Amino acid sequence: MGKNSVRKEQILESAAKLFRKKGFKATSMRMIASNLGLEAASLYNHIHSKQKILEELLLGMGGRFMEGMKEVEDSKKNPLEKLDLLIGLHVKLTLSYPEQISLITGDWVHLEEPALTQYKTLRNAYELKFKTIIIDGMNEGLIENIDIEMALFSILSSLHWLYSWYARHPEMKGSDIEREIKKCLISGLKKREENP
Amino acid sequence: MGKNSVRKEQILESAAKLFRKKGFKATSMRMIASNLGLEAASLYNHIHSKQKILEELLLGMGGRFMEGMKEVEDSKKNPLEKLDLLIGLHVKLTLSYPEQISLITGDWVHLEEPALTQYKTLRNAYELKFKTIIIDGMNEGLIENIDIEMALFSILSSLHWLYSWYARHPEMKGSDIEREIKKCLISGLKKREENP
DNA sequence: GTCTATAAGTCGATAGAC
DNA sequence: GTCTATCGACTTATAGAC
Repeated sequence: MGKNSVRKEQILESAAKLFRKKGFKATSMRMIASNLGLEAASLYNHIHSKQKILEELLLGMGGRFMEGMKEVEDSKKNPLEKLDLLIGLHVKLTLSYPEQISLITGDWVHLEEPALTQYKTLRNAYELKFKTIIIDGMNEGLIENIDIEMALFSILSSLHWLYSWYARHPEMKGSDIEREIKKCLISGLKKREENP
Repeated sequence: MGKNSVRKEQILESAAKLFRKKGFKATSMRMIASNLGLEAASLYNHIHSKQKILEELLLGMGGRFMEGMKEVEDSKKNPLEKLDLLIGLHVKLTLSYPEQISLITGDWVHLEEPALTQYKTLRNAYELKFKTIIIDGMNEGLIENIDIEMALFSILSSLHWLYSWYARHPEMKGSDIEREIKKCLISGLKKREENP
């Protein structure tokens, strides 16, 4: 980590922004270079191919999510509190890496083997850990008895699209975003009875 | 409606499936034709361009959502019941048009003017109607006091990604899907106190 | 209505001068 | 490390034979 040159970081950043706006296939090496005042050919002194840019961006995000998950697992809190921490993790990573996050929702399909399998394996492992926390919560009576796959999917799809919402509400603070999205995903929309 | 020839419907269907799997930009006219045992040039006897295929698919879905929304608005139920009906609408349209639905999450960005503005206008109008129902629910004390944009975004992102979940669980019945996703989005994951 | 042939452009990536 | 020039493959779309 951190041994990337300045130029390479600039290229990854330029690419991520364009991938987000246009998508991987609709973004050309010429566009990525043009944003940095370069010609397309110059990019190849710093990166091996367009494909490798996508791999670095996506596997980098995968690693960050797995690191965050490990911290949550080691926290020894109860499952509902762990769910709370996980939502915080997604919010934090979304605000820190908004462009890279957007690749998770769509452009990962353009990965080629073996990176594609590598990415899917990482994602499956993450989702399994997430699911385990939900199941623990049900067993302890903290979480409603809901179809587990549906609960997982429902949370993750909201969290994955948080970046597009944040792009339209840049004035909102991270802490406010975190509080409100937790209300939606954990407590639900329907009004709860006042406490007895 | 319904005045499309059989061939044209086949082309739209073939295109939708490929757009879903590969994305609009990564799908070529040759692939669309090949799935029907045709050469690419033959497609142009039935459709004007690749761009027009995307427009027909996306604006067609937009119309179906607006029709459904109108029925819900006219139903004279309370806001929480209307929310329930809207989730049912999304589930129904997802199961009926899984490929077309997938375009809503990503490939709409490849629409060109004036279709792009037309699509955005349709989507904004739909989201505004959706939001109005949530606000009514809050005013009537049926829905928790949550950031409205966040609540809207949270529900819609889960509903928009329902198709990808359904692709992995084709054995589940529509009625079961509807019941479980309503639990997630309306009641929330956190266990509620038993009724007094 | 489908075909072959092709126009006109863009793509990712490389070679080699400087 | 950046450039110009270029290759070969691929793209959407059209023209015209059948």
